[in-house]
Amino acid sequence: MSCRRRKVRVNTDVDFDSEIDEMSRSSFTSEKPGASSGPDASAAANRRAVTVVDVNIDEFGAKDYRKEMPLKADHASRPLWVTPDGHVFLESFSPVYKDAHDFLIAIAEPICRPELIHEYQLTRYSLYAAVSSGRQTNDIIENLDRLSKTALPKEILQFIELYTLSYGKVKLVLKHNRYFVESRHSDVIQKLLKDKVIQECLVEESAPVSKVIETATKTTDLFPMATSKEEEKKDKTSDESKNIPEDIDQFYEKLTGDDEEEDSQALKNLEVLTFEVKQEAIEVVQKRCRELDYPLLAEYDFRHDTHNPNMGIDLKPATVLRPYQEKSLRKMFGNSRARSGVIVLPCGAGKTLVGVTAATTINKRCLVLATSNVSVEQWRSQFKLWSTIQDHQLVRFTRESPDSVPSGANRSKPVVCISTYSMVAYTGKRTSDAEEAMSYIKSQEWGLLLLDEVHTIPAKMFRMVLTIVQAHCKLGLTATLVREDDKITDLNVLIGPKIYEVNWMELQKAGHIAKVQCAEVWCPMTAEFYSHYLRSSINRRILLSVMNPNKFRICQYLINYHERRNDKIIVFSDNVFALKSYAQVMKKPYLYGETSQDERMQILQNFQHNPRINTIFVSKVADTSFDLPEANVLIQISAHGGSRRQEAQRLGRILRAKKFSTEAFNAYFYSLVSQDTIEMGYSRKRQRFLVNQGYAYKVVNHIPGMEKETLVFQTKDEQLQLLKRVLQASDADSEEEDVKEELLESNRESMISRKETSTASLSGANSQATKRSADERHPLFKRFKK
DNA sequence: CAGCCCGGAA
DNA sequence: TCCCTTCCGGGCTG
Repeated sequence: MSCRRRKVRVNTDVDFDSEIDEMSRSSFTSEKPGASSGPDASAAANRRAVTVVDVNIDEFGAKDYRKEMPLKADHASRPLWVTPDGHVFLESFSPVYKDAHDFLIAIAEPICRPELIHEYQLTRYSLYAAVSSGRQTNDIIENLDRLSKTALPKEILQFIELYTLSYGKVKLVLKHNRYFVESRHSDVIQKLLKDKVIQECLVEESAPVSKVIETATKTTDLFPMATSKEEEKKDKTSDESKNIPEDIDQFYEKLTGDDEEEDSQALKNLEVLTFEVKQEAIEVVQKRCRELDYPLLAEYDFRHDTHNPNMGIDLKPATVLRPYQEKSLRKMFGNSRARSGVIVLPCGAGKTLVGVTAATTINKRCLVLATSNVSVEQWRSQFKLWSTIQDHQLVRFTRESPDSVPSGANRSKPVVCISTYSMVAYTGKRTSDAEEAMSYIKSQEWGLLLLDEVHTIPAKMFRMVLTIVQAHCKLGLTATLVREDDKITDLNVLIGPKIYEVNWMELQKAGHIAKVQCAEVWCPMTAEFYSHYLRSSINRRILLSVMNPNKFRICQYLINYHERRNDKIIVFSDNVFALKSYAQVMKKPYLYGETSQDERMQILQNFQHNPRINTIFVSKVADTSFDLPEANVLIQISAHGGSRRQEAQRLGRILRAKKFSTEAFNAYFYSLVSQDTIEMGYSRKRQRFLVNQGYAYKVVNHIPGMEKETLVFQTKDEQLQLLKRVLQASDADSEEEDVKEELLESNRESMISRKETSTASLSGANSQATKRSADERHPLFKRFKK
């Protein structure tokens, strides 16, 4: 079938618009998609300039731009395609890849980065971030044009101009304890000053416009380059550079240079126009400026902040940053001020060190918010490990560790305070100590608010912390900037633009994180399980898929295989019933939410140090809430639906594996999926994030050598017994009698297998048998209690 | 909007 | 001191 020639409306704004709508849906702002009024209306109308373009579309919907976008004569040596709808494709094998990549990552959103062709997209936020880090409309267009294989589509030129002209031009700066709206563009300042809402927020005594001359310190003073530019150049002039078009070659300097030289010469000569706004009206001003399409960038001129005392801590001399850590920080402190935003680094890539360095650089009081207690402890130890901080300067605000907050005369002494989101956002009654601590946190002007796992911030209670805490600069850290709802773009408004992002594959290539082989292992359902599966309700289907005897067998085979290789294995199961069943059958220690702190420690200690304990089973508690010892094999038997974040975070658990290996991979991630069940769909969905990062999942549907091993559930009888147990466990409609019996039976069983587990795992790896009372109930049966 | 499981606070 | 219970919230699904 040949391509049909169709006249289609290539609306350059299709993607951009849907993205704008996504933004407006955010429940945080009261802006509604259709409720544009005043200045908004005309701006919106401008945006919808639809152009009609002839383009070939094949039967799969792929667009053929050959006719509309002729290639440049020397296209082969240019690495980019830019399509009218804002997608940018980059050849990763190009000799100028590195520069093109650095440039693209600054102006566009990475979508998908497999081995050869990387896809990016220009969005309003990516351009907003680009401008905010000092790039200008002309720079962006010129560079993009130089790197592109074709002339830039005019839609793209319009789009870039539209968003770079209005975004990132106005800053909110806290200077000498007063808030200023600041811009180098007088027309913008004038426009804002004419707005009625903003007029209300002005500080009356001050003249509406005052002029300030800027003296910017060079960023390179803060974070000297690890490799000098000369060396970098040398690298490039090797091998393939003959093929590079002259204009790109000449532009090297600029491409690599403008990261550091934020303020171009033209801008430096412009005076900075400012007006002061009332502190209590900050939020109103921010909201209004957003409505006027001039969102405020929050910047903190910490070097000239005399009101808040310095902490006087520094990094230890021995602390060395990795190149990408330095780079992310250089972006954050680009113009010798602290810029608010989000830094995205893969798990195990040293996010904490970036946070600690940011804190020591700003050197003012710093509030760190993490997701759990364990995380709080980690931050504390990392602060002590890398910085010269004293014990008394480090305050924890959690239930377990009630370090007293500074009081009285000490109240003004700057400290690093570490707490959790839920602690700060908690709305219920508190103990008097906690009340005291909260009033301290509320009363302080924090120099830096460090938000660990910042992707959780859009949750409706967690985002409250941003209004509770007064902070001059907000830095969000995360490995997985994804959510399954549509609130991830809220971060642009709540925190700031994405400052820097590192590709997982790049770090893997550089040897900073383990090389992981990902496999999706297909486990055929047994006939009996599948026939019940087909007749069951959704909840039971999930359980049947997880408890599939073939999955048991494959799991056991993999465990045996890797234990023989002296690997350390973590098995994840979201479903607690399955978790227990598997662990008990395989006689391995297991750990989940109800496991007490002591037992957790014991199990983890054993896993780490006891050579006999090489496999542990964990539930989703292990996703975030504690530090797992190093492991290099991960087996996933059940997961939380289609959560991309969970999949990525779990993979992160084995990225620290440093075990020497001459093989291509030094870590293994198996996801066991029951064939032809709902697990297949979820699995596909879960993998999207990692696949976009460049990971390739190998589908395995037959494991050679499995027949030779003696594995569990070999006979039909055993399988039917398992089936019976599963059916009982998931039977919510059974009669009272049945339930009671089932409870009794389950208790008996669990006690027996407990005993086996504890004797099997020697040295007390599993002390649950002694600690739990006999009438423990499986959570599945909780609903029958009363 | 409820259901599930988990974590945190009291 | 440790444990248990209650409540609330996040994240994801259907």
